[in-house]
Amino acid sequence: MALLKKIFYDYLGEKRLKKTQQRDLILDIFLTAEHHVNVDDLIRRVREIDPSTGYATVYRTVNLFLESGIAQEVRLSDSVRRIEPFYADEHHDHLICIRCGSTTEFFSGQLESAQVAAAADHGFRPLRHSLRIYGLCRKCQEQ
Amino acid sequence: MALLKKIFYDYLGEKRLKKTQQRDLILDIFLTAEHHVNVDDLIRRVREIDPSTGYATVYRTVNLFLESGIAQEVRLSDSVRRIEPFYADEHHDHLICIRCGSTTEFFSGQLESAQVAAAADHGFRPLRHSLRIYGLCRKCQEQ
DNA sequence: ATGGTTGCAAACCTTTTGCATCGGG
DNA sequence: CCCGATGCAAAAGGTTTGCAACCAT
Repeated sequence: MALLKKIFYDYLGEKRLKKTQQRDLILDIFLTAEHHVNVDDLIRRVREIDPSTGYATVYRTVNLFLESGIAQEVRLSDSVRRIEPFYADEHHDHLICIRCGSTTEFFSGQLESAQVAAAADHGFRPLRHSLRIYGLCRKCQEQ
Repeated sequence: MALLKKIFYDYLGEKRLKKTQQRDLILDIFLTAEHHVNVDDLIRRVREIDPSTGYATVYRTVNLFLESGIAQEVRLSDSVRRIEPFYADEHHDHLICIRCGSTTEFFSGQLESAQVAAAADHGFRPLRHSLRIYGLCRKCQEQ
């Protein structure tokens, strides 16, 4: 079974919470969704399969995802709340254009190690991170 | 006059918007507030001086701050929206403990230059950034 | 005078909560 | 069986919008 799924079910067990059909379905859809989803999209997809699912259930389940540590909230330039599965080895570095709103994901090994070093300086044990660099993308600089 | 104030008034001029008593007051309070404020605090402080100020006015003005580029939205571990003046030379690097919620601001020259390099690789012109490293603080690791 | 701005209240949207019913362990 | 989970609808934030009066320019 996938790691995040296991973590989630372990969390349910610890807290004496129940494994239900709805939670299974929401979890599966969440984990197979591309990069990040907002709650509304998630609800829409869940309802394609089980139309009787209530908003409250999805919200409650998403909160469990966050509490259990298998998901994290992401907000980019817009103010829409999105949720994404937390894969420890994934990076969350974005270039965000303040003019056109475009976002580019990137990776830099140098940056990653600088982060680990900075955290170590403070006795901090890093688990994940989010870096956003705001500025002007190539196109918007030309205009 | 302070730089951000000038930028804001220039923005108003460009857009044919007006300089009003309320906007002046809200701007002054915003710029002298410590690090970051949420909109509610801002309203409270504005009303200490001018109790007749409406919520809508403060919200509308805060949105102008964001549009004009003199302010940016910040969200840390909680989901409260905060607004802070954008000082270009300020850094926004935080270590956020996922257990106790404590946040520590830090600075790393190595990190700053790695960011500039990464942006340059994408033809991106960086203006400001926000880095959050989530993990366990020293105290919470010991527990 | 013109057209943007304000305060108020109502509308909106997203998220949470109360409650009776349902269903997992 | 027990107690947590669900669906519904209502409530609760936080933010925006419509409107008539107001006030910079």
